Amino acid sequence: MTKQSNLEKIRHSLAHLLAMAILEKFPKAQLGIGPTIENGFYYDFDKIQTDQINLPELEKKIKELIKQNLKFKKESVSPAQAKKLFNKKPYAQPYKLELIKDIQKTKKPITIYKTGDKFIDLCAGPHIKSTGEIDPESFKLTKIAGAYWKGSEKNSQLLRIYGVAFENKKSLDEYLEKMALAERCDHRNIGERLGLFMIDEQIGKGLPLWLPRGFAIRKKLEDYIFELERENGYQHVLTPHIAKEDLYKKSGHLAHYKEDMYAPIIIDNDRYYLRPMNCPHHHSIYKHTKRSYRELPLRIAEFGTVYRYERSGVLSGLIRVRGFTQNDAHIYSTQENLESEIVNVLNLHKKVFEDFEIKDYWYRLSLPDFKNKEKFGDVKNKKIWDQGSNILKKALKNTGHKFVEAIGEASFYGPKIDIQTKDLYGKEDTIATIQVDYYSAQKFDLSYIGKDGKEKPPIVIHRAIFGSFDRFFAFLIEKTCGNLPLWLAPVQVKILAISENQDSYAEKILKELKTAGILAEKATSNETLSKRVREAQMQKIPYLVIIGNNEIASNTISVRSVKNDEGVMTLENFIKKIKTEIEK
RNA sequence: GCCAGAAUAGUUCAGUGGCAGAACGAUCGCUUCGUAAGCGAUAAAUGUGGGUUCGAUUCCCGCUUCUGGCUCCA
Repeated sequence: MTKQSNLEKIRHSLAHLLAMAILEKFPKAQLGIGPTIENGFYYDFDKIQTDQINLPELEKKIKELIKQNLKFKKESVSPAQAKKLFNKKPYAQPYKLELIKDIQKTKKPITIYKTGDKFIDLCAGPHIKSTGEIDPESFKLTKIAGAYWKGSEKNSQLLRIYGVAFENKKSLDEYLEKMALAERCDHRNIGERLGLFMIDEQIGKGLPLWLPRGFAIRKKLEDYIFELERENGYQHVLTPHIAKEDLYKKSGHLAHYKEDMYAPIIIDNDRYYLRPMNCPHHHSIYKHTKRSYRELPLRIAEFGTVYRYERSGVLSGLIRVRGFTQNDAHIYSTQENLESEIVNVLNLHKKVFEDFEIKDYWYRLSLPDFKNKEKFGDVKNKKIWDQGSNILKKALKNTGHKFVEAIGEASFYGPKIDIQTKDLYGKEDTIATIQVDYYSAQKFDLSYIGKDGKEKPPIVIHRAIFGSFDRFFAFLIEKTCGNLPLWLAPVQVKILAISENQDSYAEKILKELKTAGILAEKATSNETLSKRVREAQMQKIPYLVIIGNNEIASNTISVRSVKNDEGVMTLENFIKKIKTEIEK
């Protein structure tokens, strides 16, 4: 372990105390690992009775341990000593023994930590000096979950107990408060409150239905990106959502991706699959005619709806679904143009994120892990992968983007640049992706005629700026907590007449706003003005237009935005104001 | 898929082994109001299939769906 902050030491020490508390209650418990994580810590256990775990009770126990001011003592031990320590009959610690073996392989020294005189854990540390340094009110055990030993599904599943911990009670309370507030901006809650989308059990899990207001927003996203792509030389296409089995044999999806695909529809002896990706359809379009180097780079784009049979436990709102629409495109490029094309794509991403005022994102270079035979097993030509990885790396460097490398995160057909962000609760997610693919040309027999008159394989760039409309939409809703910028708002203006007496004037204003291309609605005057203002505010409608006798007399309107009272103005000026804001 | 928790009206929640309750929303009526909740009435629910029981929304089991993790992933 490298240098750690004091808070990390506290968190790690709390993990040890959690294990200690568990062992007191369940002497037969077997310990896995207990590291620190963002905001806290966890510890994995085996051989304990889940139904007997009571988190508040455990918390109490840990607080008692803290108050005993137990010392943390580090000791270096030989492998033999370590094995003996964790092989005490009758309750040996097999997981610790496995870890000792792993450490031996690395030839690193083995260290243990003693807490008080009862508890010993295999641990590199560092820790605080004694439990007295922990504020007993500064932590909270939060949840119980299952987790596979060493992160592999093939291993046994352990029981993981999570906790959050901070320097003091105040910071803990602030964190808990922040989480509670985050829930209010959760796209699932806002989606329900504002009537944006729904999911129906009868239709199927992970298959969202877009309601009128949600669709209004989505349509604007589509229009925005459609225009931008067209300006940047993309050609849009539309292709079917299903295809015959042979296509997916050829693409490698049935070999690598079958688990994530819906089972085939069998009809007239043919097997049709719902498509999990759009690439093969676009390759078919590429192949439709003979291509010349003059046509390249050829940029084929589609709002492509795909279906993936995601495992049931992973589905979540619009973030992880089984049917979604990608803002997809495939760029067929020559080797010479490849880097500049990737730079183009990177720049396009940058523009989009600027337009949406998205700042908290970072680039991840996702590379293959050749040890993972299942995913990258038929990769015979490592050189080609390296070539792809290097060109992505170079493009990132030359455009001055900082990035992190992630081994094993590549797609089965190539390395990629993923654009990562964090959700409300601090969880990492991909919102956009750029992939380099040297394989499809060969698999699909794609080619172009080069300057020299010879056939050559194109290199395919897969890219999705919005990732999927669904996820990007969710991300936007959460980022703005439902207060979308004016140009995206499904209802931009709500007109409130103070009483029915002003109804016809309100109607006239409504018509004129609509004619001006502004999304406006009129509220019925059956409720008090205050109530209608409140309702509109809760619906996150950017502008309210209020009309009473004063406005009629002066032929003006009274405007109120989410943030403040904009005062009285003429309709023309209001329309001008709105249009300027939308333009921006 | 696995681990843990949950499912009561359109929504958010309460409650009970013996007639299921509120708030908001909806509908209807009254009210016509100057910037975040006017008044009244009406309609509306125990996810689903089994079991235990005289009787189950409540207890038990299966399924479905949701939430949080793990693996996976746009």
